[in-house]
Amino acid sequence: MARAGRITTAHSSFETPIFMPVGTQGTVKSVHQHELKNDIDAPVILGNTYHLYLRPGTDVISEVGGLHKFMNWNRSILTDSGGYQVFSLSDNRKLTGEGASFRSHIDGSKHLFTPENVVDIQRIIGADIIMAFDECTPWPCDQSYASSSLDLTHHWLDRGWDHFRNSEPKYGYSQSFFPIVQGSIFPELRKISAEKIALLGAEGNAIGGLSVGEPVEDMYNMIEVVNVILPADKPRYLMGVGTPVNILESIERGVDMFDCVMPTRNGRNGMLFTSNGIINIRNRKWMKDFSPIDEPGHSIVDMQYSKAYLRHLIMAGELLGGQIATMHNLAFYLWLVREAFNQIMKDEFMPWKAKMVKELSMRL
RNA sequence: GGGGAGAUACCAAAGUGGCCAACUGGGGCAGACUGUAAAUCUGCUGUCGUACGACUUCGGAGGUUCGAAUCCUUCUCUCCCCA
Repeated sequence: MARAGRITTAHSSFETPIFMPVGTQGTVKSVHQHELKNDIDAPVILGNTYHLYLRPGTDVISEVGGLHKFMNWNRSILTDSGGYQVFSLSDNRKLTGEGASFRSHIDGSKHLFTPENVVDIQRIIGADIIMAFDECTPWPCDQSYASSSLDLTHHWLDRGWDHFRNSEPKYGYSQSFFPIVQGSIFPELRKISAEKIALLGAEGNAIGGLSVGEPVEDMYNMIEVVNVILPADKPRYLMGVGTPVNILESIERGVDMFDCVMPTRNGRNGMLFTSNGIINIRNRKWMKDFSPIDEPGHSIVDMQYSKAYLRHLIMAGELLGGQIATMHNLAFYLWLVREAFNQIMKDEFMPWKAKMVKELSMRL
């Protein structure tokens, strides 16, 4: 069931449901922190442990006093643990009881991530929310693989959780630790995982291993299975999701936090999400459409530039094109979750959502 | 006036007797993208057809050959060098 809430960290306080732009390498690609704050008004963004550990490295981030200072971002940061890279860079890694040994995609050098040192790295980064080190299970996978993968993730979770509680923040403000439910698309496994995680009493809980290629219905089913178990008084974070429709469907099922590369990456590739539907701005039909990118518009770019101009920029490979598209998409995503909050507060979420889902999936 | 090089699809450019409806790049058209190795990747791009395929193409005209973008004749045009 859809809920509205509030999360407060050392760096910001914000209402949920919330969408968190992905800023893997200490930047939300193509937008300034200034725009992220003043135009898009994102209260929290992501960083990535794997990428920041490899480059610029923990010595740099440690010396400057954390990622907030390094990138000049004084709102919240959540760091992914590198569990997703265990999945997406799987050709370069090996999983052991100890952790994940892997080769850098940058220079081939060998490294080992353990549930403990991944917490340490996130302490150094200074993330407001630290994610547990997990294996993001690939899809498809059979139940026996999913089961042993889950055992590994749980084993890592126990160690990471212990280490988190026995270590101190480096910069004088508190950090939270979110465990991650896995179990692929098997309800029994998801249940086991959610029950284990509910018992930890963490400040928030995440659902991982979804939107990796499985049918959306499976994803929604898993969310339902898990959310009856995860504590109702703690935020629930669905990792890596998703399309605007995915987000509304998940909010309906009791999810509070989201992140996804879609608004940024797809935006750079010419895909715009609007309240009227999805636009591929590269399509010829926009060539002479001089109407605003999106009316009424949730970002300053929406009313200031036309579809035809944005199409021209993207077609010409101009950097400003990716920038405008990203700003539009992020502002739209943030508007969407803000509006979801408003509708929940008015107790009108369900009819609003039904109407939105219809429009959001249109191809314009 | 003399000498030389060349004309290939939207553009550039390979191909110099059959494996050519024609390499490759660009451009164009469309698609993909879900805790970012992505401002990336994929497909199509003569006509008709879903496809097997059929048909018309390599400056124009004619010829040689079983077979020509490729060889010959001729015409037109372009570029370079010397005067």
